[in-house]
Amino acid sequence: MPIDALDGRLLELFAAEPRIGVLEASRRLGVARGTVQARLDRLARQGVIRGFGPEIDPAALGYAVTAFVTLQLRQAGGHDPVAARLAAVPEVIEAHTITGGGDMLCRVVARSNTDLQRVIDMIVATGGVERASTVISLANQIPPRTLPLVRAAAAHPAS
Amino acid sequence: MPIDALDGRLLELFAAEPRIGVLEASRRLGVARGTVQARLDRLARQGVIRGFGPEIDPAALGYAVTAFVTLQLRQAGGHDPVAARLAAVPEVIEAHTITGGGDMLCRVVARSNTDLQRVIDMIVATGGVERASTVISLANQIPPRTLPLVRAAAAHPAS
DNA sequence: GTACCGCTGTACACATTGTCCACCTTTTCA
DNA sequence: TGAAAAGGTGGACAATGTGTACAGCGGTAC
Repeated sequence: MPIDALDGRLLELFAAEPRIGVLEASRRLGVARGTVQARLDRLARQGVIRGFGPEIDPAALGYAVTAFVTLQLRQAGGHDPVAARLAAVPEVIEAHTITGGGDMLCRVVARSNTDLQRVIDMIVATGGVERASTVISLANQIPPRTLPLVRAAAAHPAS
Repeated sequence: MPIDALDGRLLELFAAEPRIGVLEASRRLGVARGTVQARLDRLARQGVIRGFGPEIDPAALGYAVTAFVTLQLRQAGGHDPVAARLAAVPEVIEAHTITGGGDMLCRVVARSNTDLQRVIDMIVATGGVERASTVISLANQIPPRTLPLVRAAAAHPAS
């Protein structure tokens, strides 16, 4: 059983107002400061909280275009070496190996549609990549979110 | 011109060690504390830093399976109402409208492959969704990252 | 040349952190 | 049934960091 209701409230509170600090959080939640500290430590130890790093918006950095690229790989060599080479392209924000027709799915960003062409060309030029098929994100209807999941996990005691 | 070299170092430092605080950051970077504070304020104002919320790992919450679902929608009604209904499903972590054969691309998580079936069923049952085609992530070869982008943006003065 | 902007270095009062402690309640287990 | 273990409470302490303000200084734009 990963998390309970108090963990859920704690995560929700810190997601809403990350700057508040342990003491203020304990006041808002109506528990002792030590409890909040212990919970945070545990959540971090369990890996539920991966960290408190700044969330950076690529769009604000000038990378306004997001696209998803499905790759077909040459069979020989496997996935890992290709992933390692893709990692050298800064615009490749994320990559998964996948089931289905494709072999890998990458999330990429670019400054513009013409810049996206450049990025895709770099990806296709990567050793081991056979071909790439791209879909462009027109709008981010649901921005990345994990809170609903936290609520579900907190409500739902065990699986 | 979004960010300069000092901004880049600042973001990199906070990404590596989010807990250090403004004073320690100013020591490490060899600049005045006020400068670090001013930079952070500006980056937040510009939207480059979206926030310092805790990064939550769905896998640690018991949601071990990640999948990408491409949706075909019924033409009538448009995307937004569908997105609003999808938002009610906690396991839908992200959604984009896209170019190409599909209409929307969703990132979803589930507790297991059988649980994924349940989630997909919920998505397909959503009003306006015609059909769904799913690919499962087998491995996350490149975890979500923005640092290389920050370096690129900092190095590369303007576009 | 002047005004503006950003960075520096410093100062102060205040709040928060990390860390300990003793005590209590609930759960676990022999 | 009884004892140990785990987790929460409320309090204390020193050390540190925060918010905020200030004057000075060097570039740059006009």
